[in-house]
Amino acid sequence: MAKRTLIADLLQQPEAGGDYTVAGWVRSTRASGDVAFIVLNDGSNLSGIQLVLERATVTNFENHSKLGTGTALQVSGELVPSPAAGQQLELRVTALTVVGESNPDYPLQKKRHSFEYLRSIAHLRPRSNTFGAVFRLRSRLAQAIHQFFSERNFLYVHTPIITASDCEGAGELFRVTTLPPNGAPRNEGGSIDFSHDFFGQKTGLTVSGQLEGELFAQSFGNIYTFGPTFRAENSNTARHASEFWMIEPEMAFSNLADDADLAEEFVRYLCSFALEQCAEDMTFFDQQIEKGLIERVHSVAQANFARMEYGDAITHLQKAPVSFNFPVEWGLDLQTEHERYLTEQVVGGPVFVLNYPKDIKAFYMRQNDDGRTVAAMDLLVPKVGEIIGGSQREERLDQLEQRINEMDIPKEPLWWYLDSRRWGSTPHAGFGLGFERLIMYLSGMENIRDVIPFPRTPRHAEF
RNA sequence: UCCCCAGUAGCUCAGUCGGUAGAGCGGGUGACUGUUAAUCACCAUGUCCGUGGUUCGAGUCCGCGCUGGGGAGCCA
Repeated sequence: MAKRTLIADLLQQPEAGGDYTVAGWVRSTRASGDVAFIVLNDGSNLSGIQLVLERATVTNFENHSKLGTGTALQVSGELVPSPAAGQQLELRVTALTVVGESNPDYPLQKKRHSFEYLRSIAHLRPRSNTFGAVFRLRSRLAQAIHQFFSERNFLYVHTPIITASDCEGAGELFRVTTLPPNGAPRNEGGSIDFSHDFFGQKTGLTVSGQLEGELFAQSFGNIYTFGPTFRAENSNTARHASEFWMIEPEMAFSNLADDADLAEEFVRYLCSFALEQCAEDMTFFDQQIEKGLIERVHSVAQANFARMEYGDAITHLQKAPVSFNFPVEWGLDLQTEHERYLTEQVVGGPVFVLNYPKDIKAFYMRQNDDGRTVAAMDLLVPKVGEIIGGSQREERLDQLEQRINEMDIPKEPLWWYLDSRRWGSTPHAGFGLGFERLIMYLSGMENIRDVIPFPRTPRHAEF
């Protein structure tokens, strides 16, 4: 097909003039006497471009002035200044080809639809304004994440998706098996004998790449993972999906303070990136999705993140002149309502809460000298609460084994993880960030199902 | 998994006291010399989520089920 110019690039032209070919899908058609206007969008930007069809210069004007929403078109014409308000430039069409027809059954009309309805047509919703903006932002952010770590010489490691370890206990595993649903080989006790399974053992989809990431940090220093993660939890909320993407950096020769420094730099970098590189889409979110979004993201990009000990956070909450639904007491985990109070009311901006009681945190977190806390951190931000969770890892073999025993975790499957503490063990730290939650935070979108192209949630794996 | 709410035209919704369905948008036809998810006129559109019940009569009341949404837990 003829070489086409992306509409986003076309509108970057410093001045009108010149002939161009563009191709995309019709968003709306407005006909008026001898002139018709078509808004054409090719996904490269939010606004698309206005095509002008004049009866005198376009063949088959009668039909072309009635093209329905969703029609795929390729058009050629001259880039001219627009005499009307609403756009600087427009394309005066000289040739038009209908590449793919549409019809009135097209489920996306030129009107506002509910997100629930659009979710039911996830194969078509990227052609809408909101989802076009969301998925452009998602793509740019993914690249920005790689850029951030690449600029700092972090090694990008692909940790396995199929795993035999459920060490973190981060959630229910999706089973991976080739055994027949009925008639799987059994042990004497009646349980399934996984030694006959494809991998010769019980396997599932990964719930985190962290443990493998730690191994690579012990070779390359600074590393990160960025890939899909799976949890078979029956969570029915706007913040959970069964399949989501996670970013997990890990740094050798580093402690909890270094970890928080990296997390702060990372979040501020991504906020600035979105504002600068996705300006048109961010303006759309600010106007249509969440009023004040740009100001909120801007303030985070500028802020120095506060740091607060868990114990101090508890004191703040106990002194709070509001009543919470959940109890506040040293030793209990913070609920969303507590997290939001801390970041929104106490601090008025992003805050790290540091050094949590060891009994509410994972086995691999480094035990502090006080004997009752571990070097864990959560980054809390206004509106959503926790956005990042991380820790300094326990690098001392004795303490790690002791904790594994205390928590009644099977040690044998972790032999390789423990080996990393046997030879050349180093203090190291890292964190995890859910990619979808980042997109929600930067776009103002409130449902995780609306920031991932084809969401997988309990009872849903369509498309 | 628990609690709450909802399901009516293609979409967004209204529907009073239980009396047999109605707006906008979208669609069709036409008008209009530059529109901005145009405007104006006319036209068409229904398994009222399913199922059982109460009733002379159910979109409306009740039971059960299904689906969706919100909140919580778990967490990222």
